[in-house]
Amino acid sequence: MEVQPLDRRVQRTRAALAQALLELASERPFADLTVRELTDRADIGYATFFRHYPNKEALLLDVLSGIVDDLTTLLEPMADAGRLDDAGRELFEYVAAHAARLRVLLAVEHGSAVEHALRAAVRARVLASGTFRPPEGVPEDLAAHHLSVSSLALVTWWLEHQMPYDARQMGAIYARLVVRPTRDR
Amino acid sequence: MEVQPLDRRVQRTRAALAQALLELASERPFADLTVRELTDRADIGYATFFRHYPNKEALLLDVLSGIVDDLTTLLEPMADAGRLDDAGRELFEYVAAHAARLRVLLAVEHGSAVEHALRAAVRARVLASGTFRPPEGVPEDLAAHHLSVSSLALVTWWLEHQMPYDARQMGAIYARLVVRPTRDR
Amino acid sequence: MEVQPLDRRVQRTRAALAQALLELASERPFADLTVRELTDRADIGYATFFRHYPNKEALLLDVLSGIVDDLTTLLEPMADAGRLDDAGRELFEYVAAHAARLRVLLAVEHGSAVEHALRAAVRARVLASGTFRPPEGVPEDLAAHHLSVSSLALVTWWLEHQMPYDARQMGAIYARLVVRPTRDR
Amino acid sequence: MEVQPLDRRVQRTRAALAQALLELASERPFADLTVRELTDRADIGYATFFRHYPNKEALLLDVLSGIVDDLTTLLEPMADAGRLDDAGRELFEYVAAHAARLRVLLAVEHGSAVEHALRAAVRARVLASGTFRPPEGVPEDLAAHHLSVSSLALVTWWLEHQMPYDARQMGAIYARLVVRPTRDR
DNA sequence: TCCTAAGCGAGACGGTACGTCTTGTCTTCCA
DNA sequence: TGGAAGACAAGACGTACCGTCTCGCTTAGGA
Repeated sequence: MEVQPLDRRVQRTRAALAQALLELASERPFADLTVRELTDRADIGYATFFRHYPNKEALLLDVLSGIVDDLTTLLEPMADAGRLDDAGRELFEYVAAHAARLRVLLAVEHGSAVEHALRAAVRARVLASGTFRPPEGVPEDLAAHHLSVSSLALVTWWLEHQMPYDARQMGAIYARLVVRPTRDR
Repeated sequence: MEVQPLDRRVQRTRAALAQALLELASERPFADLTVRELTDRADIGYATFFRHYPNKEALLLDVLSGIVDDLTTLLEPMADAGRLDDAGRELFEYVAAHAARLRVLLAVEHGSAVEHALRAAVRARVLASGTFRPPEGVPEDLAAHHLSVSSLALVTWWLEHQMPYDARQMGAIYARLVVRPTRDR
Repeated sequence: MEVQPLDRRVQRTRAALAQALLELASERPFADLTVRELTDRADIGYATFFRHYPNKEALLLDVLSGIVDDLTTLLEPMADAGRLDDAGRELFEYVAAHAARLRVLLAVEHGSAVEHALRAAVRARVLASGTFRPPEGVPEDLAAHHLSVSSLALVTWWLEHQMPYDARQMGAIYARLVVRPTRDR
Repeated sequence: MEVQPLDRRVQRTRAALAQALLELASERPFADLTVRELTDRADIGYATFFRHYPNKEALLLDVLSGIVDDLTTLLEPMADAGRLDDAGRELFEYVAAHAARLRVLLAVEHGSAVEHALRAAVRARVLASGTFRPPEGVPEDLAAHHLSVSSLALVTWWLEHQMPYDARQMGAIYARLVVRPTRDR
């Protein structure tokens, strides 16, 4: 809960680390990166890294946090009524706009902290929306789980295949494969 | 492709390692385990491990291989016609019968080698079945990806929540959420 | 060679550091102390330390300097004629009077900067006195070295053994073991 | 108390470390050396160092141990009867024969672990000899301390001044300055 | 029944990353 | 304007784990 603006140096240091992470993770699997590589690329001292993050996973989650917020916001309406195709299109437009960063983050060994955090956030948001009504006989919790996992799976597939369809098409597919089946009617 | 029967000692060693893996992975995340722990638990020499597997992931995949074959066989008919509820029920009955082992394997940090291998196998099988017909406008490859990811997600959810519904119910939910939407009609 | 009276704050800062050094060095070997500990104990800023001393050895030598002067003055007459026992007694009386501080300083891992500085000072003084006449066949430089080392060794032994004899007795022993053998007759 | 002959590899590794220590310590103060330098010079792995010694001081003491034994053996007769000049000459002949190694070891910041270990060993040996009789009024423990410190001081002085006198002369000086004064008559 | 090759336990080793610690510099902020 | 606060670079430390490598022992399983 850092409220007061951090020392400008601190911000610069963290920004450099975030940038280094994105660069390196787009070259090699995140799990392979070493703290030394990150600090060398960011041009900061090795020990300085640990003054900001306890380990590289913490850095990753920090870099992620903004994205997670955006994605959960975009996924929430999926639980809601009407305009499903529009909501789906908007989701994939957002993904396309942040493709570089998302590619890195979702490629982080499909699963692990990132996917887990994302899924939990999406699920919590969907369940909290109050408007999510899964079909008869399908438990709400299970439907939310399915929704979050499948949504990410589609996004990941799209990114990994160089976005072969446009956002509107993906929105329609998404509505058909994922969203509608989790809805009452 | 081991054809000639391996030395009995070799089999004993590998069995001990498999057992140690299952025990330890049910206590702590697989990623945290060390080769030393595995060999200590299996009561074999440290270096001996590397005479059998290049690393612990290889051991995991070996232990997995039977399961993977079974699961892909069970998931194949999902791409096929009729009796969807039956096929779904059979899938969850198999899962229930191998719950202990599957819990360990799927808990391996959702993703990683295991999930990747499983997904790839399922997808390959589904696509090779020749009977898989996704709905109009949904690419076959994407549908297969969605099918494999979602299937595993449901199985995982069920296991992690202590199987609160029976196999028949899960089969029905599965058919409704996952299988039917990926089919033409 | 600080001539003009230093800023009062500067003196306060240095006094606090000197005090912190004496306290900490009496608890743990000097070599183990860190600058951070000294500044914390002295309740001054970490960086402030380096505005006064380039490193902790410099602080030590500063704290020592008065003692070194006193000791060299007291040891000088050892090179001189008559009243050896008196001179010895006076040496040990001085040591007893400043036991606490000397204990700390001489305990600094027998050797190191402190002992070296002390020995050099004593030796220079003895050689400069002009009255030092070692026995036939014993080089003056070697005799002075022996005198300084042995003197400190006796003082150190006395302090470390809780001064089991009085200053007069020690003076006599000192004269017999150390001083007389380094003299002509 | 290693009785059974250590693995040949172990001996080779330790010998390489001992050699590296002697080389490096003759170039720069021991305290400045890093473990990395030692292992690089010895051409062994960094981590391997710690399989043999907990830190570089332990290595130093190990390298020392033989010397310590020799020196204490040579110093013991100083506490004993007649032929003092011969015993003294033998001591300095030994020192001359092992000058290179001793120079390194005694130069280790005059004091520290090395000097302390040496003094303690010499003292214990002298006191245990049973033939040591200091003069009236001089406590045995103090005399032994004085003997060990002064002996090392003379040896050190000799080595540091490029051995300007021969062993016979040093033996005589030694007897006069150090040994005889610590004896009854 | 022997003997020969393989599997194995033991453990030293090189290598690499980790997270911690300390030093001394430098900047910024405050009194 | 000078001292306190503390971020920072640099780099050593000792630990952990990995995968490789010998060295003997034992134990099949074929001669």
